[in-house]
Amino acid sequence: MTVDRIPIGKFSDITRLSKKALYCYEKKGLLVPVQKDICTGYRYYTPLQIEKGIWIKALSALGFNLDEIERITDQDDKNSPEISKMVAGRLMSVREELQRLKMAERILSSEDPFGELFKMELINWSIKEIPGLRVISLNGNGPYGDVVGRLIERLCTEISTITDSGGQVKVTGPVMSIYIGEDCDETGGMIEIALPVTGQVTVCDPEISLKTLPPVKAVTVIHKGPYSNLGMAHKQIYDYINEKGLTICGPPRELYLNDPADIPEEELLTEIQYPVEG
Amino acid sequence: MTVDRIPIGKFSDITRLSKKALYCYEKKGLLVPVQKDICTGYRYYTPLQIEKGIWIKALSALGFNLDEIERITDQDDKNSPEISKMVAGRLMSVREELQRLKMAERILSSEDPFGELFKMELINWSIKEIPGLRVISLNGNGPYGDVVGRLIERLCTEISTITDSGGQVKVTGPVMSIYIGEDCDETGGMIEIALPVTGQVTVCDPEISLKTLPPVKAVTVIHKGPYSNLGMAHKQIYDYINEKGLTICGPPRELYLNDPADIPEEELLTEIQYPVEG
DNA sequence: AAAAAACTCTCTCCCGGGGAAAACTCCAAC
DNA sequence: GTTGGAGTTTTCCCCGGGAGAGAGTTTTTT
Repeated sequence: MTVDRIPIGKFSDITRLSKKALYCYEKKGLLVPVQKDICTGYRYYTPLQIEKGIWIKALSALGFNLDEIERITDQDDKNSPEISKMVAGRLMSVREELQRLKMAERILSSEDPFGELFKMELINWSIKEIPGLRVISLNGNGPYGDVVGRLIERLCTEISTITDSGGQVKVTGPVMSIYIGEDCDETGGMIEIALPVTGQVTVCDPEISLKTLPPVKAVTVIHKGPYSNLGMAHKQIYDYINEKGLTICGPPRELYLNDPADIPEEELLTEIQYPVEG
Repeated sequence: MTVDRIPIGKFSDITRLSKKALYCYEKKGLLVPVQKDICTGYRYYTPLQIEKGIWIKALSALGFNLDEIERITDQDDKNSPEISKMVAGRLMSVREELQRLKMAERILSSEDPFGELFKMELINWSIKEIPGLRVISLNGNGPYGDVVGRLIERLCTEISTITDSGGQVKVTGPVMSIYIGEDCDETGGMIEIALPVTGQVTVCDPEISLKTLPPVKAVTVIHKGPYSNLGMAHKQIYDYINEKGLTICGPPRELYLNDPADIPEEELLTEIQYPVEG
């Protein structure tokens, strides 16, 4: 008495799977209509297939991909270790997604979403592998505002004399500073300014040395705005790292991505790197 | 002193946008490298483009699509009504996503995820437009277990006599029951059994009538398992509808998707429909 | 200066469908 | 029996990239 030959539209209504999805599942062999009219190509499903359809629908609502869904529906023993592993994996991804979305919700519902977004772009923190860098560098100590500028200037004059003298020397990255002092705070401390280079470098200035910074894994964040705000940014990153249970394993670095001579303060970009264990 | 001609790899490192994404943004005109070597095709970016890259990254982390991102980054006034509308829309979608993911998390982290999933498949509730249905129907009153079976049998014999008599009559859907009594509870009540038909139907049995059920909008859920569990399912749906603030505007229906004669109790599928206003 | 390493180019296929077009088929009513 | 409307078929392009191939370039080292 029940209908035994369900065309795709009705089947789609019942299972709430779109026709498109059904075509797709057929192509993958996941849910193949029992009968397909040879001349017209019409597909016909049976009531027995409804349950599988619902399984597919439910599992994909949980975020499994079609491959996983196939493995789950094929297996009778839903407690097999393979399936448990898949469930555990899915749970992890779902939790990560939740984190991300909660963050997004917080930002979107704040007074000034874009301000919030850019004030400190912690949302897009990430852990990068940073290769070893061959640099020329120079140490200094004092209040950052004063000392950094002077050191950078010295490095620049040095590098221009080197390049002028005809060697195959090249600058390969932006100027960076490294906070090597134990006692660095917002005001000042021991600092190293470095400039990545390649080629046969011969330094003249006796205080400038050629060295290779060790490769590290680091949490990196890009900061936009005047250098005077960097202190706040460091605090936030520091707290964030601790909160995440990571361990800092080296002095933090700053990369000055654009040039304060060309660009208004508000537009300055600085990449902050905190080496962490991993 | 900073590098002014950034090849794609370095640019990708800095902005944490993948090369693939960068190719894609270029094709869409969203972020086009300032320079492209005509013979080699190599792309070069400038430090000025880093900020835009970061905007794109941040906005897409919030879930905006590339089209929206383009509109946002093009517009200087981040408080324009257009942008506020986009933010509001995004916030809504994010909240919906959050709902879904929380549900998924609850299920995946439960003892028996798949049992939980299928015991009552409320996750996949949906609101359907149900067209008007021409049916033959029959009323009855009493404990469901008894009365439904008998009524269905009567309908079936009737329909077979009609079809046997040669008319162009066809059954176009599964048997359904409609709980028309005010006082329906788990045990029994006034009930109508209906069978969708087409063609020139002439009923013999005087208690059987030919009528058209009104088209409705309904919350629908598919239940798997013995009919004796349907009562619980109804309760849950009822609560769910009230929780969502919807208003029930007609008697609930059940569609018996497969045949208890063919199939073990545990596999029976029933679609429950609650008409709601909308 | 030559060789090696690292980088980049374009191309195609994949995910899981959504949307639309053009042609065909079915079915219910007249 | 005819016919109109609803249903179905295929094909193609879209999202926002990820993965990988094969060939060409640039950079770095020796």
